[in-house]
Amino acid sequence: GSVSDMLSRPKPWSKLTQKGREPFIRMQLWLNGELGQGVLPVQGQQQGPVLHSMTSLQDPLQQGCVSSESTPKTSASCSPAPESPMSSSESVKSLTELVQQPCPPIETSKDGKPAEPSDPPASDSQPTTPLPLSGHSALSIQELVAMSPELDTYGITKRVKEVLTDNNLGQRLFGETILGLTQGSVSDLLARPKPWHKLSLKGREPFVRMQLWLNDPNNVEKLMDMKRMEKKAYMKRRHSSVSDSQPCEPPSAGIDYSQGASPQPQHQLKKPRVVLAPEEKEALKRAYQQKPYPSPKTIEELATQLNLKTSTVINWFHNYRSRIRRELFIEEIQAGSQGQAGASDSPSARSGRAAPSSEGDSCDGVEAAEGPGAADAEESGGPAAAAKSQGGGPAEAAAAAAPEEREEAPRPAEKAEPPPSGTPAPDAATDESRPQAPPPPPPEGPAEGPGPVPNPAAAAAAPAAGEDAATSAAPPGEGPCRARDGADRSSALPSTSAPAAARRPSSLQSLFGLPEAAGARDSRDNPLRKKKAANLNSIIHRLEKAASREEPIEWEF
DNA sequence: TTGCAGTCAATATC
DNA sequence: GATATTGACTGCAA
Repeated sequence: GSVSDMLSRPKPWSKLTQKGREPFIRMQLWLNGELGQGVLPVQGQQQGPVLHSMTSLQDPLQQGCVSSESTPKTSASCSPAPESPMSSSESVKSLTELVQQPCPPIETSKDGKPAEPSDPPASDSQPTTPLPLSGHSALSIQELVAMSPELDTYGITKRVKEVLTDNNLGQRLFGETILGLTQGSVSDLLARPKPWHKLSLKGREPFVRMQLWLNDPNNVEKLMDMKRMEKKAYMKRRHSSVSDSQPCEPPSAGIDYSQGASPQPQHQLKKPRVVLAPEEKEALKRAYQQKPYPSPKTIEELATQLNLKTSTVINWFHNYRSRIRRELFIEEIQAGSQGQAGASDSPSARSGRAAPSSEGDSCDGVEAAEGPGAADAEESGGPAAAAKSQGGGPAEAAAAAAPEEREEAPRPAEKAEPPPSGTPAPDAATDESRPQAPPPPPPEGPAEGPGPVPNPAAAAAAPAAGEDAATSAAPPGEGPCRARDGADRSSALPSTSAPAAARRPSSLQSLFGLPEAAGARDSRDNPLRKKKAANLNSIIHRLEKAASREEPIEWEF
């Protein structure tokens, strides 16, 4: 029944979960004659290229995986050709070739659906998108992403930044033209790239696009042209509007007030952007340090005390956790680039950035993140953290009240939160008992800590957090998440390298223009890594204790 | 439901 | 004017 269903209604690759992809990988292997009789352990291969789940077995021709030009070479998955099923390595090769040659835009198909040949090029269909990247066939970007070997996201962004600045090209232009992203996103991406292995398929897309762009010998010229055209258009518009003095917006022809779509654009229905006051942020950070995953009740209290909407508080926590995590990723990359450098070729490990300390980074999260964990500080003996925060506000007091928790919690970013104690009950109750994961340790030592910021808001927030902390002494209830995270971590932590990459045909690597210098990493930070490792061990140990669990947790680091 | 990844887009800052 | 920051939103997975 499952097979029937799968054959008749295959989901697009991008919509499949790892598990869901397994059957398709097996089928593809089977088609390629690479699957023996036994049950093939597909693990580890699930990161494989995008397979045209809908194609291979049924109607390859309708899969638009082959461009109208019918480029003979497309991914193996597309090759329905029973007679010539390309092996994955072959497909990779062809892919590479395609990628390397300047060509027509790669179609971007959201949903993993191949764009209809008839579909007009992104231009109008995709508001934000487009991408004029090179790619010979209509291979979807997703395919390229999936086929891509591990990319050195850091190196890529570094090179992109260089090219952009060297040629005086703006992020906005680059983002909108090449990546289909807005300026803000581009800025963020270039400044804080996540390591390849931490990215989802979607998240890898921009990096693949960047890599392809970098590989395009005419990349700069093309962008320059765009720039010129834009300028021209701008001048034209300006000119016409000036001469027409009377803005021609009434009819507002082309522009669709889509968003508001209100007949009266005047009425600004837009809600003003919320801007948190420094004190509010401070208070939230303190609360975060007490409890990175506040319960609804706590959130409610915080919102009340800070006079904010609960959704704002929730969003703030989400964003903060997420951004801190990213900061840590960078840190990880930097640290990792040294550690495993030699061993693995993980390009992502290679860091172009000599020693860009993440501290400098924007995310104030860093601050908090660094606070308690200071990883290394660590050991700095737990107390250190507590001591740090003894600035004085009530918040500090609260923090002091639950020093243990603060220190023992693993860095959220690392997702090293306490493992699920077997069965986490994600209910309110459990929530309260969630581990008070302390904010991630500050990479740079204890010096940090939430500075004492005596302010009403903070003071107000503190109590809630404190109370929460108090009630959350129980074992972690993060459950599944933790386990999962742990696992995730295991692969991530060691290094930013991905074994998968190693398995991939080297040709692909060259295709994507992977920097060969990957090996050149300095081991300057080894000590730091060691420290981190030690800290992690310590955290694990303490977590285990805290959770009063006898048995070793299933997660590993 | 909850948390997260990825983005957008308004603002702030340079 | 370009870039950085950040609150909010969407979609997805567990």
